[in-house]
Amino acid sequence: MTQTPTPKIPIPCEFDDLSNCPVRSVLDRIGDKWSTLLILQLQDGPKRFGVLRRSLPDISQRMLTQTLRNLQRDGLVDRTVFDTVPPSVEYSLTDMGQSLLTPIAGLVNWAQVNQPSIQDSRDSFDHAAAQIDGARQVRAG
Amino acid sequence: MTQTPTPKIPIPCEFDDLSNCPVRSVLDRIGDKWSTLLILQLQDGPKRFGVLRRSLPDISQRMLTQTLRNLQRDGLVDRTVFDTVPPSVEYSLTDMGQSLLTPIAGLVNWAQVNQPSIQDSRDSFDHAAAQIDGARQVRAG
DNA sequence: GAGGGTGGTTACGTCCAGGTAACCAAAGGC
DNA sequence: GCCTTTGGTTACCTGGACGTAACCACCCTC
Repeated sequence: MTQTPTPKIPIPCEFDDLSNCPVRSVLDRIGDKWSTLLILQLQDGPKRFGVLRRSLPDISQRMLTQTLRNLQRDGLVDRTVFDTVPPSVEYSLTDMGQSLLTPIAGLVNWAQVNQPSIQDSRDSFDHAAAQIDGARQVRAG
Repeated sequence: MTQTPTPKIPIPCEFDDLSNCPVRSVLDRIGDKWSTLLILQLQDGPKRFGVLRRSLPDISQRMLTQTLRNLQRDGLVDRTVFDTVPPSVEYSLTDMGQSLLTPIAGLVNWAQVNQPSIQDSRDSFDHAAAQIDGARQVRAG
């Protein structure tokens, strides 16, 4: 009943070289603060630097530049400079970037479906922890 | 041709409260150093603390405890204490934890498929950057 | 009574992701 | 001459993730 319905995932890297594990490098990008949000912002077409900045009011200019550079370096995002004045720059997903949308969608969907359960679990865990902590206070006092 | 084949992913959170965005909380867990590896270690059955530690030689005891606690708090992992002596503790995936294997598998698979392209892209990006940097050195010198 | 094997916790130090703010060039408006 | 807008870069600082090492209780064996 609680048997895994998923085919076994091979452990993606040897542990003696987890520093250059390919899966880790992807997870690191997915896991950083802004990459995923930027990829989602670009999913329906190219956007200019300023538009992205205004779409994500909390991102600093520095992090926007840096995150876009990393995505470009990984080949997930294209950067096009238009020779206007002042110069305008457009960012868009590459084909590989587009293809990353599928697994991201799986994750986003899972997160949205399970978010209530996770929240419940956290609440009851914290509640139980507080109980135990209270008991310890009593014993110590 | 380069049109997105994926149905549009709704932006998963409002940006005025990205601190308690459900998707972010999942990505933070996925993105941390050990959670994913532990989930993969547990995919084919319960394992004891010591077994997990020996499976991941690079993890410190502190991080193993901490990561397992977080996974337990989120309801992804069950912790069972056996009243033997010395006490032994077994960790296993909950049903929700099992269900997370599917999106993780998507990501792992994507990473493995695209890893060569990413590496190529990084190499040529870094090569180009070195070129530009070299040119700047010449101008400055 | 010293040492080993359970599964932890705690104090402490380090390192880096990320935020803040100042600065840049070029051209246009006034 | 000064301010604005474009898309950056740079120096500096902080918070938190993570690692290291010591310590704990428990009971066993030797």
